[in-house]
Amino acid sequence: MHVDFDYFYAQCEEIRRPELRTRPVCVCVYSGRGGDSGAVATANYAAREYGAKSGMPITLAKRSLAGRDDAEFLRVDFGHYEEVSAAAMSIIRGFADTFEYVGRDEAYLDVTGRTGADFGRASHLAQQLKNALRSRMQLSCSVGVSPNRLLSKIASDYKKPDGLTVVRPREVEKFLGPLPIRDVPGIGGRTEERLASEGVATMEDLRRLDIFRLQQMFGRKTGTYLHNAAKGEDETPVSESSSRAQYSRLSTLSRDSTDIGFLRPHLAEMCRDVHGSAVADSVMFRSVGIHIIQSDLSARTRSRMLRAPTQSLTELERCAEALLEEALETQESGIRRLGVRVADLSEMAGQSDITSYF
DNA sequence: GACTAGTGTCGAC
DNA sequence: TTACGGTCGACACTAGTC
Repeated sequence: MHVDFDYFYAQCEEIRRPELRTRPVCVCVYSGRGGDSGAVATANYAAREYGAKSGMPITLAKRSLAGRDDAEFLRVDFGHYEEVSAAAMSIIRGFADTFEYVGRDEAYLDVTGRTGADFGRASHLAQQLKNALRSRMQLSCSVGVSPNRLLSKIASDYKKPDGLTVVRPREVEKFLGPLPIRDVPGIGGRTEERLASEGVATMEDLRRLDIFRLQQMFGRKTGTYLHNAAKGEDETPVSESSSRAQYSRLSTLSRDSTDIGFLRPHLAEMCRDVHGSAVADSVMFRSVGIHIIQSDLSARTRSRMLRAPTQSLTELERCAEALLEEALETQESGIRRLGVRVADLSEMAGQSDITSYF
């Protein structure tokens, strides 16, 4: 089973301010460059009717909603959404044999045991879960029930908002066939384009494409994944989430620049931030990287492995700065956004969680 | 050929 | 007419080493 909260951030705002329910709402990430520079994180359905959607520049969303003087453009409040999410997740957890947290607004549940693999009972359980979230938190969600993770994910997205879609094993081919390939998680704009050049638009088309051709086009793993997805096959089990593999910070600069004097303090601040997160989780890192988004929004990255895992802020700063200086030697356009990342994580000796031994 | 490191791309939310 | 966030994961590709 896959549970997905509808237009989550905007719904959180509606819950705490019910008068917003009938009005277009866009929850925005402002870049700090002043004015309306930034992007929409989530829009409610009233706003979507006018074309506003997540990922869209705020200025463009405002233009789409120019005709609605009751439209609200709110700044994201991640702390609040985190609280709502935690409360909702603790309710959902009670409905699962195994619960897997995916992000603030979605989760997978294995309910095979408690339903005896009966889809009628699973469907009933999903409805109970929806009712519980609705009555206890006024939260609406969409749920997909199917034989595996992939199909459940596609199914939860099939009918939104407030949807419940059940795909029984014998219905898989009929359900999947007519769907556009874009509905498959992992297929974005680029992959869609490349498959279109092979005459593939729907899942049924994808099913007809040879696995060797897919592997030739996308590599071994991705090719195999697409081949299986077309048949609705996925054997990945639902499992309690594993720990993170990286920590990163990325921020938009107040102006584009290639001046190390201007960039250095920003880099240092992000290093301190990333370092703080790693320390809080008692992990050491061995890989340090920087991320540069240029004026034209294209990206560059530089990374380096340290000699040994560390938790030293000085070492992190020194390495990040060296990477930045290196990158600047060949940097032709201005830098718009700058980021720092640490990866190749290991737990601090003696502080690891006992569960990690199993 | 197996492995590691580094870079870049794509995608989800 | 243009416009544009932040965090994370997966993996392809290439080069170097053994």
